[in-house]
Amino acid sequence: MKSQDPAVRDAPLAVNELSLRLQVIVMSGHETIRVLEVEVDASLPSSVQEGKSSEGKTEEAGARPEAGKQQAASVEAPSDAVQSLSPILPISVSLPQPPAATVPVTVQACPQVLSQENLATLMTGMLAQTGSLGQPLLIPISMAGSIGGQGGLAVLTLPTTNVATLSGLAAAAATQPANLLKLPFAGLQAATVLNSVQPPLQTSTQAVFQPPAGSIQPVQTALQQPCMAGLAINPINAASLGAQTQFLSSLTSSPIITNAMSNMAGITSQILTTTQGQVIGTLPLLVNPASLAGGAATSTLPLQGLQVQTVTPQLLLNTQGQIFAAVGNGAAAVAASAAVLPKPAVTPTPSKPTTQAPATAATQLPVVIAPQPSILKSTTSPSSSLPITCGDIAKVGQLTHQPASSEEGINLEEIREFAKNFKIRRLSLGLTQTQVGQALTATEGPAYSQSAICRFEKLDITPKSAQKLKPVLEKWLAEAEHWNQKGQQNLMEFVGGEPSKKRKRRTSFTPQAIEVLNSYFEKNSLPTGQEITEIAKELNYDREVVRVWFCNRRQTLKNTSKINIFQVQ
Amino acid sequence: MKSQDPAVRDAPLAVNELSLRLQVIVMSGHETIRVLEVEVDASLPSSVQEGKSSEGKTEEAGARPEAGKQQAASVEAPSDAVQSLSPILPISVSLPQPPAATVPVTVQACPQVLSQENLATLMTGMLAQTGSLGQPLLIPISMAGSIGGQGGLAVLTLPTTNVATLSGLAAAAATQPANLLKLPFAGLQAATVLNSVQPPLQTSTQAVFQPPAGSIQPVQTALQQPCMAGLAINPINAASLGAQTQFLSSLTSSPIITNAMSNMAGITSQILTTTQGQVIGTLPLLVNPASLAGGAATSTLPLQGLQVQTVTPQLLLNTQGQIFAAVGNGAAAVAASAAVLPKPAVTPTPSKPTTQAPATAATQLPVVIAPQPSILKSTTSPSSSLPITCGDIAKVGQLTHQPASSEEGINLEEIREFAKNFKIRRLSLGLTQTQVGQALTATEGPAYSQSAICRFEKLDITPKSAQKLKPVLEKWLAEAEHWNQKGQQNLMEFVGGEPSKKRKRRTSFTPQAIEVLNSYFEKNSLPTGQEITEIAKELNYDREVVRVWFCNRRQTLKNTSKINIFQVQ
DNA sequence: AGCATAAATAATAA
DNA sequence: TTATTATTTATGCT
Repeated sequence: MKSQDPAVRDAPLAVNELSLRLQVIVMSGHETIRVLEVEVDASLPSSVQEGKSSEGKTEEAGARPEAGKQQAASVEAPSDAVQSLSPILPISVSLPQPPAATVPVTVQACPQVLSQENLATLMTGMLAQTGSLGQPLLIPISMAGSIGGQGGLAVLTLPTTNVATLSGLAAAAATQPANLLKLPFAGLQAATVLNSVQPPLQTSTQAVFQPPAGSIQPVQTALQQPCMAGLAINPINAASLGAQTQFLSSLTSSPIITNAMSNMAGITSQILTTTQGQVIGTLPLLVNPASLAGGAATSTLPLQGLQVQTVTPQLLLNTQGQIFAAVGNGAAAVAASAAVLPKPAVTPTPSKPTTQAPATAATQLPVVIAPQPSILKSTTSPSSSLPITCGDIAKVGQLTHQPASSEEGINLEEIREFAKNFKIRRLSLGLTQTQVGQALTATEGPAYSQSAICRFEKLDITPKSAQKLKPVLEKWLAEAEHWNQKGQQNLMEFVGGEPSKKRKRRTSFTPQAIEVLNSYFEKNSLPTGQEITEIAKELNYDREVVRVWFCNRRQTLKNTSKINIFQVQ
Repeated sequence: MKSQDPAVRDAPLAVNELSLRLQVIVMSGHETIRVLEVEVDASLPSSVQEGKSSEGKTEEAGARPEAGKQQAASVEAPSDAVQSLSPILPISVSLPQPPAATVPVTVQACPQVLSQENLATLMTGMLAQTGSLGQPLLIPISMAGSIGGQGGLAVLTLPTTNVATLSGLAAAAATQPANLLKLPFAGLQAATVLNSVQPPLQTSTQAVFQPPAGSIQPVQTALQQPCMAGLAINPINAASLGAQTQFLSSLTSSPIITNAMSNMAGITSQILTTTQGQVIGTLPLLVNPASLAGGAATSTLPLQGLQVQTVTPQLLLNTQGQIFAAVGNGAAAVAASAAVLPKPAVTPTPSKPTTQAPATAATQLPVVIAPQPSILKSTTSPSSSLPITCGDIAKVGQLTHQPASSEEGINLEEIREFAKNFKIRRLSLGLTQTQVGQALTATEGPAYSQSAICRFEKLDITPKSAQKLKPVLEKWLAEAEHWNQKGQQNLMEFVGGEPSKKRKRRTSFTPQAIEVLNSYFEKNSLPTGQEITEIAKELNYDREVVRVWFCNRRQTLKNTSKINIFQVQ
């Protein structure tokens, strides 16, 4: 990692690129919800188009809240070197409207210098949300933005949080007319030299949501308005420090997002242009408010946030470099809202490239911006980051976990940062979770599957587990980066590893074996050690494996029997 | 407990009551989402009003599935004594429209006589569902209703799962005047004698859901219509027998349930009458097909069947006796199935006595009616119940297990009854599972968490566990009731308990501690008592815990080493 | 993204 | 000390 920075910094950047095309991927959990492509013009507002949207799956009811976990989405964008880009670009993010809920959106600008092969994308927040009957779900949208100077990458993450929490925000937002998120990015001059270590210029632009004319307010004046209050980002050679500046601002949007969307015309998107023509602009998500059945749709809904990531020019060049926006939203909430949409307004504007999807708009809900702990460190090492977080926790402060980081002796904050960093670094190396998982499985033994990596990055694991995983990942990643310096080839060789250890690989019994085991079980659910040994021999499985099988089988029987036994008819 | 029954039975019942006010509590998980108050008129359709709604909490994203747990919701409605009520009342329930999803609703009429201090409500089904962005969530709504004669209490349970889903409902409900589910109850004659032992009459009605003509249809004609088709309930002295007839039919509704509802007229319901006056009619649920965002709503939705159970009057009288309607559905399964239905044909036909399987006609899904052990005994004592269960298992037969009652010397039937009774009594005391759990944790030690209570009530535990839990709960409950008699204050005081005991809570070692322990283990796997004490002190863990750790560690080593010894790999 | 269940491991019982 | 159980984790699939 270390070496990367310098390189990047030194890399000459082409400035004054005019247009950049960004692909914004909005994710919900692991699903890609939508891909937008944004054309950005350095000086002009860009238009946003929706690329494609893939639907999320719906899930289950468990309704079991279980608090406290965060999810991060990971992206696997292969990267290619990006050459020069304009340093700072104005970006506008339009907020889609959540139909039924407000989605917290976090916008983060990550000033990261990506290595040549990089294209990094980040995901940040997640949130689950729930709505209650009585009220429309409010999914607060929060934006946290950090922007870095130099060939930084701007990442806009729109993590959503719990709806509940946010509700307050939403409400507030609703009231406010000018809802909008203005991103500070706008106004950044291309002039800013990429390489220079000079501090980044900052200009703030506005990302405004305009409410649709109709129902609710009004106006596209937003564009007019310069900035929200103030997200000004001063990019500074964060790269050198490995620090990032974060900026957060939360805004509230007017309630009806939908409307806003429909009035797409009014929406401005900000663009980033890179030499490579990479721009990431956030677009508003389109959510269709679901029309309620039978009723006048009175409900308002949520909406979602996008994440826009600005990548440093270098990054932009990457063939692979994709920018993602991750939108976290509670599935349910989102879905709910989506379902409803009555009339989608699509606001696509000019789009260029590939896919696009229409925009659907209309939402009533509040847009909340939640502050986020978004510091991206370039290095894993602690400290060094300059979290010039402009944390402001918007209305819904709850979301943020600024929580004290440690719990049970585990530095959660540290883990969070590492997880975030890990992803960035992994992506920088152009490695997929699968590759990492396979390599680690080889060197560290099972328990490092792709799933595990995914879960770690999303922090969809317990702190304890994360704590255990962290050093392993850290070490491995450092090695991988080391080899990478010696060339891609070396990296790839490194990735194709060795032995394994640790947790025993989960055994997969053949159907036949299970049949045999079951027949033995029926005869005797508690075989003696001798019997176990024989059975193991017969089936050619490890004795311990067979022993455990019986243990688990007994357990399962007990668990299931409970059900059958009581279930009366 | 014992004494209650008789008392109840003998209790004079007021018949022909004209109005009944029901409190409907919709829960999602453990949260009360909304409380509706329904006014019922014996002869006329009742109107439903929304009482109050409490919002659910939102939760978190944990997203950790953790398979296999079920949730039960409990309601904490304080109760008041309800005196006489008309035996059978028409009840109309309005279904809120789920905006984006269909919500399974279970409506149950419980003819229960509540003790003075009671007002019980129950929760039954649960289901979880999730919606994805692209698609609207489909939450099947099912209704099960049981109605009882005498001063019964009608309990409408709307188990909902995710709150998100419900939002729609609420909204819908609020807005729509007409939509509603009219329960078949209408038309029941008060005339039916409650107490009589005469065999139940049966009539079958049809519950048909008509799909709305248009995509959305309209109308509030629903109200106009008196009743759905026809659930006639003939209460009969089922009580004496303790038998219930269940009827299930599933219907599919057109996509827009709302509409469907509006076209209530067309819907037919089937009715079953029993001597005992048990009738179970299934109703079609109204589901709103969520309109897909941006699209014409093409989807149809699922629907659900209702179950109506009629309870005999006597039962109703039990102070403790509560009638439950449980809607069993595999959460997922139900939901899924529901989602599918194109156009349901309902084919109910008349059924005769006891068991019947309702006709569910066209459903693709399984509407499952879970058989229930619905005999409520007033006493905890075993036997005496006459489960004239008319179990018919609709499509989804899997659910029912009609298990023999005893196993391993454990009287399952007894436990089932107790579990049911426990819930009723708990609710009568106005206590939540959480309160009970906390109180027990205090007095009995861990192992009596809210979850444990929930599982016990749901009998989602092994018979063995239930057997162990039963006496504890029984004793505790008796005490609680004792204190309650002396006033709520006393009860609440009682609930705020003492010490704890029981199984030691599983220790969770920190990674650091494990590291230390392992290092000691490597040096000496069999430390002396002195050493153990020192290690325990150093790590600040209980000495016993450390000792056990070494025991287990040695064991583990042995087990694993055996493997190597015997097997390959 | 969930589920079914293999594996790991704390607590107990014998 | 050994055998089991009770819980918790998390893997392998789909």
